[in-house]
Amino acid sequence: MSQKSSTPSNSPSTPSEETPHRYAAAFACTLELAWQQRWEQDDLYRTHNPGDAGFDASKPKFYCLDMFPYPSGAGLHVGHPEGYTATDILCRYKRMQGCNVLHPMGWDAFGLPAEQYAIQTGVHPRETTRNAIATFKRQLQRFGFSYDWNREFATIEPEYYHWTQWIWLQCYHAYYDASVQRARPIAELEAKFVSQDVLMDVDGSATQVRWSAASPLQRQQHLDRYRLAYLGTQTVNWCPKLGTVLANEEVINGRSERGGFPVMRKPLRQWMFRITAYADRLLEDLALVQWPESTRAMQSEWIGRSEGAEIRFDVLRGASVEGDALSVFTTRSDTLFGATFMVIAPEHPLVAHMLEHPHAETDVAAVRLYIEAAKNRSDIDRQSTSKKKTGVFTGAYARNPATGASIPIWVADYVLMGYGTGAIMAVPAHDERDFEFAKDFGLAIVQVVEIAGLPFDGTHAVSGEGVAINSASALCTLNGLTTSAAQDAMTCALAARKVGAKRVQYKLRDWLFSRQRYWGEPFPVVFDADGLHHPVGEAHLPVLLPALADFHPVESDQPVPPLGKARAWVETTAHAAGVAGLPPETAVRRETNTMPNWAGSCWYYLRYCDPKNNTRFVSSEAERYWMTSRRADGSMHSGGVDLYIGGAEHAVLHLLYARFWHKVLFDLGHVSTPEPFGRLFHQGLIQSHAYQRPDGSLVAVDLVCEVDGKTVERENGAPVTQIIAKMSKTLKNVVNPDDVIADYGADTFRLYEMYMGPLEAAKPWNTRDIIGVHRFLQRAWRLAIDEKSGALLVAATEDAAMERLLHRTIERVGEHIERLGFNSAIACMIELVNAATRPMDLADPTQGGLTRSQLERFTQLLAPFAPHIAEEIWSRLGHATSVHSCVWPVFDAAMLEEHEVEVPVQVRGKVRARIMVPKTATAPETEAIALAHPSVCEALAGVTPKKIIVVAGRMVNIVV
RNA sequence: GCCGGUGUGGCGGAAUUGGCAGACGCAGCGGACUCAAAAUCCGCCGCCCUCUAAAGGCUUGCAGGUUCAAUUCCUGUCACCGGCACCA
Repeated sequence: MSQKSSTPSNSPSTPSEETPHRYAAAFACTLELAWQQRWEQDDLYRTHNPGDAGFDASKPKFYCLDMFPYPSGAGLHVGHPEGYTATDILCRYKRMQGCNVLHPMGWDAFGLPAEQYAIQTGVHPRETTRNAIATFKRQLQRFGFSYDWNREFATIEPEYYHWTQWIWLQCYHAYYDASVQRARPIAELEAKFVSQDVLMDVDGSATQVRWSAASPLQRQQHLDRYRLAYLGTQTVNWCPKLGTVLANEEVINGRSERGGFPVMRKPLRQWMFRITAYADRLLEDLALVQWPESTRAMQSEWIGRSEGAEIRFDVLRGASVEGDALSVFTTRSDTLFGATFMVIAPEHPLVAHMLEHPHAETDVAAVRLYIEAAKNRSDIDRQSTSKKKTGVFTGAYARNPATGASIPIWVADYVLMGYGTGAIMAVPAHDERDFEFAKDFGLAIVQVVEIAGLPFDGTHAVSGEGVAINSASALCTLNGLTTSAAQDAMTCALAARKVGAKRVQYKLRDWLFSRQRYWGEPFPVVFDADGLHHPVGEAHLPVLLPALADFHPVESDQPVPPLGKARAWVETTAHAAGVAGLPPETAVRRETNTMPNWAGSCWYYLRYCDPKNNTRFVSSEAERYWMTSRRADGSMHSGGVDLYIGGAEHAVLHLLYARFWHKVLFDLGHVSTPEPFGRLFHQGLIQSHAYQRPDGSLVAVDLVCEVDGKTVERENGAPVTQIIAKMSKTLKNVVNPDDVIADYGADTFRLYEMYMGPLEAAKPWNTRDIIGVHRFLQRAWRLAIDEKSGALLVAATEDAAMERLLHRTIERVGEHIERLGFNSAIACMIELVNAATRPMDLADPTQGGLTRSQLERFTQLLAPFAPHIAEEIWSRLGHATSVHSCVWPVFDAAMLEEHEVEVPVQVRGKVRARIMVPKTATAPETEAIALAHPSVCEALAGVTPKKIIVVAGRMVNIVV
């Protein structure tokens, strides 16, 4: 929406007959387009790789990456250019500082949104995606960003997803060796099984079946328990409306992140990633990277490491022990003596077992009713239910290994199957949830911890660390021990009897990687008649996504992948599919699931290093050059992209997935750094205005008008207040970048977004304010060019004060760019231009405010921010080569030295005088000058100062 | 509830290590130019008291503390934004 018409009072000046050379919108747009064309012709922003002609190995490298966009039909919004302008300024600056800069751009184009849009419009996603990319590219290029477009690619291109599939195969062929904490080829594990002739489990326990006697299916299923990319049966999030399963991360409050459709829990056989194997390293290595604290905290919470113990409770039938023990995870093993009952999740296998084999007290009907109700209640209901807890007694009892007491086992949905073992020991005295449950159902409550300052009075649970009480039995005695000592004692005692052990638990779960959708990367894997999976050989990649006229997902209770419709593609032979190890004519079926949207963005930053390589996903030489860097002291750090800028909405998903893939590639020797992104920065959300009624509801901007200086609803005159809100179609407050560029030019747009405030802060778009930076560019232009004649304005003589200010500006602008303080950098340049403009006598067009040399250096400062106008001025100064190939101007520190400095003098904390003292004045000299000042004498009124603090060259504070 | 972050004029914001709070921009006010308007240029512009001015007082969400000196450090507290949320 263009807001120009609504604010006519501050529209920019336009060229008139008198001033045909004025820098205004049309003028700016014309020169911007001309320079963009020229830069493209000259291939100005091409980045050379090691080994290329033109590569200069003596320069330091700087890899600066934007989160590549997901092109949508709606085109760019004002949030995109915010981060992109920031990186562009930094990259231009770094080039001028003499760095080899890698600054690429591409397209994240597979996935649900494009497919949903295609379904809505009935146009094939290949078409809608191609159009969206074309629109995005046109819009991005209009900003004059210095991307090396030679490196552009889209994740949907076979040349790209070839290697996405290849990386998936690396995971398929690898397992995590916990003993060395890294991934290794699964062939090594298989060889071990063969040589030992046994099926060995993760924890070292061997099963009865010998490898040589196991069926192929058994062998495969066993190996699948180790593969990093494996086929596993999991209870997954099935979204009937989207016709696909979703990762846990893509489900928010029981609804799909995309579209907000209900999601059901359903067991399915799916491709998974064993990301949980990397939980500890993903957590620990957060210490290596320079990332926002909030993002590290979010990742750490998502991984959710928690140390505790696993404790096994015997399930009793009458007086005897029955079946497998009921295992629980607890972080408070020291409270075992206070465990007066147990709770298991409705989905816990023990529930089904007890329904088949009821205990004497089991009310089968009641339990069945409860678990049915829990199953049918969607996750939304389950989470939105008020705090009131529900549950039923199973009729079974377990033996508390500490007290020996029989304690009842209840089933309740406040215990989640997805965390820990799906069962808990309930310690009502010291856990709020258990307490609530015990109160409601009349269960025993026993205090076993005494917490200083928190007496237990039976009205609520007391949680925290303290000293154990009421905790003594034949198993162990904890009384008097502090919480941590008691936990150690308890876990030792339990371990000695083999009924418990220390254990670490994570919230992170394995990553569900299959989607029942069309628009994604096919898996390079097929199934034979026995249901065994076989990988496609690397030489036969990519497995091309078949063209499919009808790509619609099937809305159903059972997953029906659309690729199943491509019969000729699905039903093939081992030979045709490129599967080794099977007779060539063996009939096989291709995997019809596709990879999720995240796949492409997990490694795109690596591909940019070497995007045209068709023999490797990236050459190791290019990868080593762009991804590794050293600290100032020469030591290696996490390495990776030097600066990665993008929205905080990707704090967990994309960034965690990419880190995981990167670590697998690192373990397998394909990349040389443990982390993909050394430094991460989130640009803040650009917000907009909206209006709010007294009841809190929001009103779109076009339904509001101003009456007597007050904002009211157009329809009924009811008062509304202006608030800051997200840009949204419904609020009619979305700003379209194309309109802003048409009104002011791209340079003004860039400058405005950078001048709005700190890059990381959320800030409201204010169309009214754009004029400020536009005027700055006009003044800068007028500093160099006469608006009437178009002649160059250059001062013949250099003003010493101006020269000093220029040096100071060079220093400060550089400092602010390094700190990503672009708003402050621009403010410094405005100050310089204002200072240079004021003394200028427009009546004498032959005299400018700056000398040629000063104008040149200022233009170089401006170039990263407003590349087009700077290039135009540079060209008019007579240069044949680009200002963007210049060396950043240097400042002379000696120029910044002032001979005299102004020092404030405070008496009783108030500034009473400002004195001029020589720069070199010592503290006693400064003090003497201060005390001699009449205002100071007056303020002192004859009182003798108690103390005088002098910070030489800074200030004087006289205490009385 | 827990975690992370942010509170500075009418508005967006600035302030190296604790050292002159409010740079710069918008809006507003006054002037020059103009037949007039726009644009441009010049000046003023935190709040209170005051006829005006001088002078004074107050001021970085709020209440304390440390310090010669606090937007900056510490304690408590409130508000807003973001994330997580029955995770045993």
